[in-house]
This record gives sequence, C-alpha cells and structure tokens, in this order.
Amino acid sequence: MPQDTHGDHEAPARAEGFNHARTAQSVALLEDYTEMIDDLIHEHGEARLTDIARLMGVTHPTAAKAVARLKREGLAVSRPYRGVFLTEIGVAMAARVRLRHRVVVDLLVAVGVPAEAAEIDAEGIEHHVSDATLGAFEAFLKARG
Amino acid sequence: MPQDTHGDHEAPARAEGFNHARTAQSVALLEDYTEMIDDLIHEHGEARLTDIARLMGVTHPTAAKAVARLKREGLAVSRPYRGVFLTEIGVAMAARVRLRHRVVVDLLVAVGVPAEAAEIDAEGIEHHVSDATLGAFEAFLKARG
DNA sequence: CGCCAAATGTAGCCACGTCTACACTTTTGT
DNA sequence: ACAAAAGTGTAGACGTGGCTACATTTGGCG
Repeated sequence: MPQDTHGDHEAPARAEGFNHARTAQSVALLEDYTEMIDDLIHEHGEARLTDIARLMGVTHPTAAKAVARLKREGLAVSRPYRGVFLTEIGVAMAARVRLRHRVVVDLLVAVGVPAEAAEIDAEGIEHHVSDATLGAFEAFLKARG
Repeated sequence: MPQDTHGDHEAPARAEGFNHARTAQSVALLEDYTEMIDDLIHEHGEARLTDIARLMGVTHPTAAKAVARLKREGLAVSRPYRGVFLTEIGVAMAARVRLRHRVVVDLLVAVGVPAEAAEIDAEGIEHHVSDATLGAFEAFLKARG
C-alpha cells in the first residue's frame, strides 16, 4: 500500500528508515508467496491455491489475489484451474529469500534466541534485512563456525 | 490492514509466523508515531502535526489520520489546532519502543553491521522482535559488554 | 488591528490485503 | 457416467495508509 508515487520530496534522514520499511513491506508479500509456492512445488510437485492459502493462513480468494499480483509482476504463471508455477525470476527470488531466511534464523539462534521464537520472528524480520546486514550476518556466523 | 476478525481457524504451524508478522505490521505504525511524538516533545516541547509528517516522511493528512488512530487507541490526545500529546499509556509505549530500538541497533552493530545500515534496517526489524528475542539480544550484549 | 502565510482540518480518491458469498470447474466415488 | 465434493474463480465490502485539493484557523508582522 505504499504507493510511493513520488518518493521523498526532500525527506529528512530520519524519514529514510520509515520509507524504506514501508517499501520493504510492499515486497514482503511477494517474497512470502513466492517462497511458499517454491516449497510446495518441491514437496508436492505442484502448488495448489488451496494449499497456498492454508499454509499462508489466509482464505483462498486472498491467495488468489496474491497470485494474480505475482503474475502481474512476472514472478509466476498459471492457467485457470491448474496449479501455480514460478518463472525463472520467481525461482531466483525464492532461492534468495530462502537463503536469507536461513541466515536470519541462524543468526538469531547464534546470539541466543530460542529456536521457536527465532523461527517466528524471522518471518517478519527477514524482509527488512538489507544486503549489507545479510552480509554481516553471514560473516558473523562464519567467524564462529 | 490485517483485520483479523477471527484469527486462525486452524492454521498450520507454518502460518503462525505469517499471521504474527501481519499483526505486528498493524502495530508498527502506532509505535512509530508514538515514538516520534515523544521525541518531538522532548526536543521541542511540543509535537506539531507538520513536524510529525515531515519526519515520518508522509504528507500532513496522512499524519493526521495516524494521530486520529492514536487517539482512538488511547495513546494520544489533542485539541484542534493544538499540538499532539501522549497519554500515560502512550508515554509507556514510547519508552518501550525506544529501548527496543536501541537494543536492536546495538545488537546489529555488535554482530558487525555497519552503523548506517543498522539504523535503517532496525526501523523495520524492531517491530518483529518478540520479548523473548529482545531478552536474548540484551543478554548477548551484556555478555560481551 | 488587519491581513497573509503557515498550520491544521476535512473530503474524496486510489491501491492493497483481507474477508464472505456465490458461481463455476474438476475430481472423485459409487 | 453422474452426482457429490473439492477446488478455483469472481464480485463486493471493509479498513487502512497513502495522496491531492480545498477549507478553516492561528499567529506573526506591517
């Protein structure tokens, strides 16, 4: 819902973080669905709308709209009453998102967060982890082997 | 926008994290504005709508709507054409949010994230940090004093 | 004091994510 | 093969956060 038709005018530095967070939020949904679809395809050979909806914790029309957006953005394809599939770009995004998710969870655990909380919190945190931060996380994890 | 009228039906464990993240999102805006108002009051003695809007990186009607919601939720008070003030609850929330923000930034820096990226990313991350995770962060920071 | 600029309020629009309700396919089971 | 069940599509409603445009109030300055 950020629709961001404009940008920053002349936003003070303080606002940068907020605008950034709002933008991230708009991408988060794409990332989550993309990863979920990729998971389903790997596990069941196909991604059914009903399964997507159930696993995402939403109703099927909501999932359908999300898939429509994925298609609009060139991340997925599907034909009526058939499953959903990812495009090359979608697959790449899924891989990137999955890697980031694992790194975030690992880092949280590494600094002492209980595994269960780490999994839940990571779902929200990961979308706000920039490349710079991700790199630092990886370096930290590597350094303590 | 989660309107969450119901909850989980019977969401699989997988969905828990997503629902949690969606709920957090709905609270994030309240937290951000509350903290911003608190900051302004401390720095300038009052929180003007225009300043709030500018610092949040939005237009003034958007800030006005947010303030209206804060008032609805009992976090702030204001009279027409006067500044905005926090209720006791609002002040408490601001303090909690500020502490959490600082801990998150400190932790990011502690694991090697550049200060600038840490500040920006923290703005999005903090809203998804549960009490359990926050506690772990504090323990980690203390342990390496 | 009066007037104009700046601040605030209000109305109306759009996009989004969510839901319910209902229509229509596809699959399944007897 | 056909009816019932399951899956999918589509319409319509809501709340929210964003914006622009316009109305109103404050406040400062000549």
